[in-house]
Amino acid sequence: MVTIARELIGKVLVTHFSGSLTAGRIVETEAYAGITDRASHAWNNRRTARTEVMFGPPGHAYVYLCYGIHHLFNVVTSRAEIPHAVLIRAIEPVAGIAQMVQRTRKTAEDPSLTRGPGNLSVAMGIKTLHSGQSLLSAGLFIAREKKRLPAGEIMVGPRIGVDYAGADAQLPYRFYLRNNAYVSGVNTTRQK
DNA sequence: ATGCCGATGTCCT
DNA sequence: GGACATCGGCATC
Repeated sequence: MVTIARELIGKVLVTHFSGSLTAGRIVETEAYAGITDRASHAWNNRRTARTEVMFGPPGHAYVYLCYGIHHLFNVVTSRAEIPHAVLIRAIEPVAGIAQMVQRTRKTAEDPSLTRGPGNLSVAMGIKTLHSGQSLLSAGLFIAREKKRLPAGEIMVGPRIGVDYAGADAQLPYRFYLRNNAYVSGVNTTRQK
């Protein structure tokens, strides 16, 4: 699932809800390693109505509510009973920017539009009701990007906001594009 | 540039 | 009752 987190960088996430098409290139992801990963909702084989989607087949969306406010979008990456997932943390808008601005109630486009998992879900119209939906469906899918990424552009580091996970917080499970304005977290607020 | 805070669903103790 | 895969605003250095 770590491999998949890296491979998702540069691919294009597309939503097409109620006639509104929005798309963005994935620029930041994090891998969550299921029952052995303290940072995962599925740690220690925790199964609830919410996490059950992760125990299902791959290629489906796992969307959950964080802090009661933010809808965070994940891709289930392994076969049934293996609850691995990849959190999509940031995208770079490709299509439907006017729609994204409208959904986020901003007045103009700026990098905060799709920077961070909570923000990108608002911009893309992704909600918890999409949890369990196949990523092969017409309204929600991930497309291959035509052009290859230049070598050396993908950076690796520890995940954001998982300090409580002990040693697992140090795992190099976060991937992001170098010098991309839409990447969230520390070291990214500068760079203009 | 850094830090605190509030909003608040779901799950755990 | 508390913790949590967040964010933006406001206060303070």
